[in-house]
Amino acid sequence: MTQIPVGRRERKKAATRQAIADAALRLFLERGYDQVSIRDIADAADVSTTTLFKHFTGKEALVFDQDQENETQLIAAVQQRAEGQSVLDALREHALRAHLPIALHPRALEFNSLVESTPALRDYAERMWTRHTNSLGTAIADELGFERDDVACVALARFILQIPALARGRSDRRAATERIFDLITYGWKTLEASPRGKEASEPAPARSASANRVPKED
Amino acid sequence: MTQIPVGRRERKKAATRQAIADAALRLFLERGYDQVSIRDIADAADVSTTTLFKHFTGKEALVFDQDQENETQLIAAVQQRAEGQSVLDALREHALRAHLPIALHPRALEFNSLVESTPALRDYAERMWTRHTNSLGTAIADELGFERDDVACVALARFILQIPALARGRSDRRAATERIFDLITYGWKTLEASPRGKEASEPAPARSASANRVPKED
DNA sequence: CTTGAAAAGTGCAATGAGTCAACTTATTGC
DNA sequence: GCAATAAGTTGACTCATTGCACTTTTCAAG
Repeated sequence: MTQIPVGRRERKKAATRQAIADAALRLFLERGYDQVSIRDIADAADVSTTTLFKHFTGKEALVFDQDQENETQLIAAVQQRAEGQSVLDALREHALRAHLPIALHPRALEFNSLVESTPALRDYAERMWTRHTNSLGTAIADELGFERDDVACVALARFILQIPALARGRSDRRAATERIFDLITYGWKTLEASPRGKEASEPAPARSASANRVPKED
Repeated sequence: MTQIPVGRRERKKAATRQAIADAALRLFLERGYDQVSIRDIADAADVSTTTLFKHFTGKEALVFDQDQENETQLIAAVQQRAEGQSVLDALREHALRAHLPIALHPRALEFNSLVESTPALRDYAERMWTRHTNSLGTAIADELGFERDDVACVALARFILQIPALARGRSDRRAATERIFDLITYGWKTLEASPRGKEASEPAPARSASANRVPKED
């Protein structure tokens, strides 16, 4: 997770950064994103606005702190996948394991509704994911021996990174995620031919083909 | 194109709107997006900044005038497709017919480089497309008898709307577009099995390659 | 323990986007 | 012709974000 801050300097820096982020999140949840100004946050964290902007690139970035982690985890999921597991299945597993459970944490629920109810944050969250398109794309290409900038690999990466945005707001995120992965894996043609898979609360009924799926753990 | 302005009032309104858009584009191309302020544009169009904001929602919107057209054309391509043509093929054809040729127009070339070299405009253009996700998704669902909010239909719509962004900056946009459509239509599994782009040094790792590629007309 | 250079932080002013409220002017429908 | 209405204006305002000059803190080398 968060790295060990070695010197006092770095510790203090991390502390103020955290103080700012905490104050921001607290105020946003209390009053709503648009009803909180940068100055409010800076005051609450007892720093100047200039300092605030030395730690965060903009107002939206205050909400999404750990951006880099997601990318590294994603790449790792591709590169360090189990023997014989396809890249796509690895990513599917990663999505199901890493993102969905977190979204059920009570702390994350109010956070989610904040993001969903604020257009600026929705957009930012989306860009956060799509920003990783190229790195994920080349990671996939490298892994499979495609050209590094093969359009298909980049497109695949992009599609996968759209899943959070697409699953957001669905009643059953897991089913939605699975269904979209199926679409990506087997194509629209296959999916169109198979019976309607509603994203009900039940486990998906008849799915098209079934790959070497890894059994879910609890 | 632009509809018939009926009264004198509406004609004048359209005229000022056009004057603003023209001034904006001209200045942006001359000096670059960030080097032009709203005030500059308003002055050049001989209106006040408040008037400008009554016509356009923001600075980026000055560049992309005809937003609504794209959506209606897209929906129309789905609904009024030729007998027996699949929805996906109709969209493929629409993409190849409508967007690619335009992008070669000399007037559109400098416009494109403006957009590509300005992050704010790149982002805006992307959101412009993805904003149509739901309407295209439900149009597809309606057309095929799926549930209106079926995740797969929405995802399909979203993926297709990503194509402009993905093809942008490619040397051969047409080929890129076709390849991405193939990915969406037949799925990653099929595409992975068929060597299409140049392959690199390594052969693909252990992966059952039962390629059953569907023939496609060139 | 001193010192001096980075780093971290501050204060303040400026810019630029976007909004608001009160007002003027032109167009339209009757 | 006249009143309702929409377009446009003016100027002040908020807010995010940046730049600059300045002070404080930390660190490491002597």
